[in-house]
Amino acid sequence: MQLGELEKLVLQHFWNVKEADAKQVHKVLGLARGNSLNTIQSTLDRLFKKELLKRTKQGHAYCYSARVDREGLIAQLISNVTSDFVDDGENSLIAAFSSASAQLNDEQLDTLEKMIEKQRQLRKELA
Amino acid sequence: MQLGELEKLVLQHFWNVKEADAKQVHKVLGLARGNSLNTIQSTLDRLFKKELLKRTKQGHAYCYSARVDREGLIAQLISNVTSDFVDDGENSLIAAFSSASAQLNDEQLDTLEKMIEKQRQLRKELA
DNA sequence: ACAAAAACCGATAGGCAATCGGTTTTTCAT
DNA sequence: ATGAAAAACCGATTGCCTATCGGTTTTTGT
Repeated sequence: MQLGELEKLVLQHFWNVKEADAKQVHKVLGLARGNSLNTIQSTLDRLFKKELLKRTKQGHAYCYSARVDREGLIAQLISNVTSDFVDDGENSLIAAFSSASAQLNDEQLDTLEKMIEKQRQLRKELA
Repeated sequence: MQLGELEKLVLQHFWNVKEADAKQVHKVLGLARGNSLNTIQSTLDRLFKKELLKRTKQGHAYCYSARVDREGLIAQLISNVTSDFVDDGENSLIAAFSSASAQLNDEQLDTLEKMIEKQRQLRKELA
C-alpha cells in the first residue's frame, strides 16, 4: 500500500485530534496547502478504504478518526515493504531488526530490551 | 523509493549469484517470465541508478552485482517508508516494536533478546 | 573496417496519488 | 412535506513511477 504526501499529513493530523470531519480537516490542513474541500474529502475516503481511518455519520457529515495508531501504522508499513524479502513465518520486525541493529545506539538497545522485559512481564500477569 | 516486482526479483537474484550480466539475468529470470532482454537491461539500469546494484564494464557488457545485501536493503526500505512518521533521532524500529511486540510469541522475544546481546557483544569487541 | 553485441533512447501502457468540477443524495429547518 | 444547503459521490485529468520493447547508436573483437 502506497501513501502519498497528503495522506500522510492527514493521518498525522488524526493522531493529534482524535476526530474531525472533512470540513475541519480542510480548515486545518487544506487551506494552508491550497487544497479544495473536495481534495480533502477524496483523501479521507481513500484512507477510509485503506482501513487507516474509520468514520461514522454524525449529523450530515462523516466524522473520521484514526483506525491505527502511529506505531501500528509503522509496523504495517514495515511489514508491507519487507514481506517480499522475508520468509514466511519469519517475523518482519525481527528480520528488520537483524538488518538494522547495527544502526541502533547503546541507549536504543537498552530501550528495546526494556520493552521486551515489559512485554514478558505483561504475559506473566495474564497467564 | 518504489520497487516493482521485477526489480525485487532481480535484487534477490543478485543475492544468490554474486554477479551477472544482462544476458545471464535474462536467461535465469527473463525467459521464464517472457521478458525481452531489453526489459531486463532497463531494469538493471534502473536498479543501478537507484544505487542498489553496481556494475563494471567486463569486455563488452556491464557486469552487475549487488550493492546492498538483503539486510541493508530491508533497513533502507524501513527507513524510507517510516521516516515521515518518526522524529529525527528516534529509531523507526523501536517505534514499531512498541506496538507490535504483542504479536510476537515467546520464542521470538527470545530471538530478539539474543540479537540484542549479540550486538552488544560485537560492540564490546570493537571497542 | 565490419559484423555482432551491447548500450542507449524514446515511446507506450498500466497503476496509484492528487486534484477538482459537477451531480446526486442527504439533511434540517420551516 | 419541501426546498435550500451541505455533504457525499462520480468521473476525469495530471503527474509520477514501473514495465516493456523497438529501434538506433556505440562499442568491441577479429
